[in-house]
Amino acid sequence: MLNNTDRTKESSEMTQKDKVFIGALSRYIGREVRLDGWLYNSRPSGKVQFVMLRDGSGLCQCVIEAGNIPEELFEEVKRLGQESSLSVTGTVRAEPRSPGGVELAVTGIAIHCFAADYPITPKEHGIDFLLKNRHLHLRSQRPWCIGRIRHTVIDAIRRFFNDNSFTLVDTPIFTTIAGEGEQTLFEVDYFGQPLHLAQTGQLYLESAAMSFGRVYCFGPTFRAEKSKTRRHLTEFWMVEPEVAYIDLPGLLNLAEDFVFSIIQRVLKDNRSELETLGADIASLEAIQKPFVRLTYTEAADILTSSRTKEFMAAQFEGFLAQKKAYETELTGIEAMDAKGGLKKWQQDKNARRILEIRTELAELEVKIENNPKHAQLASDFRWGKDLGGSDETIISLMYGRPVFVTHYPRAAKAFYMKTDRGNDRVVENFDLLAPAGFGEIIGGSVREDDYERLLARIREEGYNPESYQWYLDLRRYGSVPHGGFGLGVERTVAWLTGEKHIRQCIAFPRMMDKVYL
RNA sequence: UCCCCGAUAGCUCAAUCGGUAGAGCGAGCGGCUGUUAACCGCUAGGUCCGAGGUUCGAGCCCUCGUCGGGGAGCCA
Repeated sequence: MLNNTDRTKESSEMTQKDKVFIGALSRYIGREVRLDGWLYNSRPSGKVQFVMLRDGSGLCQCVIEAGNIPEELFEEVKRLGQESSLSVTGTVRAEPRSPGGVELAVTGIAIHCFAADYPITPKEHGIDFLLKNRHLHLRSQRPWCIGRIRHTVIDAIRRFFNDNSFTLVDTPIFTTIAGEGEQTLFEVDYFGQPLHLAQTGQLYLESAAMSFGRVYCFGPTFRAEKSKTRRHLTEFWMVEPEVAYIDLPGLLNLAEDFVFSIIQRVLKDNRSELETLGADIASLEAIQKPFVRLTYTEAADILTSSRTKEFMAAQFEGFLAQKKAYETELTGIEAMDAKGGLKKWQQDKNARRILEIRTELAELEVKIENNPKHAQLASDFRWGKDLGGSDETIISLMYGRPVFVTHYPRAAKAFYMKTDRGNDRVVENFDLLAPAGFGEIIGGSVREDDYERLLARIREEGYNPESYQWYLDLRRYGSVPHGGFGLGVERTVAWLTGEKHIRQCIAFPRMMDKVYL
């Protein structure tokens, strides 16, 4: 074992080699480089060791042959635990047998920290365990891929607005007025004054839009909703553009261009991450403008139509067929196991597959159980109700593209939305439903710009007009048609990555009844 | 708030009818010069979530509790 002085000496020699990030390695074939990283996995094989090194930009297979480094060090590396930190030097070479097509022929190694008993192994783990170890779990492949895609999404968001003459305005987190319903506010004691955490920057943003014309805010949003579902967090990130002099069709076009630009950027920058995650790349590529545009009334008609009834029935049959297929496979595997004579690796493979099938079957059971309920909810749908989660899922599954739903009943929506002047039962709003049941990723509207109407709506909701004085002012001094929308970052990332649960789409999730780290 | 499911080795899970607690991974030791969640051999590792009850006997049955997962309602 090297003592610390030796290690320091060796490290300083190593720092003279050019440090390269794994993500850029293919440009250094034939060159001698240094990688700094962590041991992801290792496969010692007699006189050759294959060490998977992770450096934050990617994974690289490092091949260590006995004789190329001191024997003592070679033996030491064999005993390195997962997530030990080390620097390696060597020559980059193309190698088809290596995952990624490139590998490092190692000539030198410096060990920085021996890690032992790393809790997250390269096998399956339960979600509770992983979230308890979220500080380490972030190093694993799946969270890493999702984190990279989230980064691209956020960059694409900023790029889109900055390139389209929007001005960034940071709205406050401590707020004095509600935007989305006062029962879901987190209250904080602000030196004795009760304030609450922002549910939206919108009201402030409307003020700023009258100064800059086109503005956006981007930050965390807090909602104390009692929602324990895979689509909900109590703290999530939302980007909200707000535009002066715009109507509903203009907003839809803006949202469409915006979402489309995000998809294109992720497809361009994160193809390998999408592949690793098993995301539905073909479906993302197939998305073209224009998206589907439905009014709420049309959506309601669709839900209660025979077409939906048939759709749900066909879906039900599909689930049953799928279930049967899984059960047949399961029986087959069990018969194979019972017959005996299998190699150990075959038994392992079967055991893994059985686990997979059981998980799938459990999910199918839930779907089979829910399908008739959802079908019933849809066929019982009455004009005036808000669209439920299952209704949104049905609509989005019936089209392969994102779907806009516009003109919701006024009574089901927030006070600030503009009443349709041609039909005062509805407002000029819209939701954007992501395909494949990933739900609502955007909610937006044209804002009520008439002072008297807005005041009446505030009173109708039972809010105190005093608190909304400054907001009402915007309708007294140069009111114009304006509007905007909010896009939920985690829901968008969940959709693009195919991740079923939104809690995997943020580094440190805050859920209704559980905060881990 | 309501409904369903679960808790067994560090992790993921088995355990037939209520009858001696099991496997894989991980850990340790040994083997292997091209591995792909490598493979092969050996070793160690258990308060079966907690409390009570039924029984000759409980991981398994009953009651209560704790924690976790999924779903409903509500929402981005």
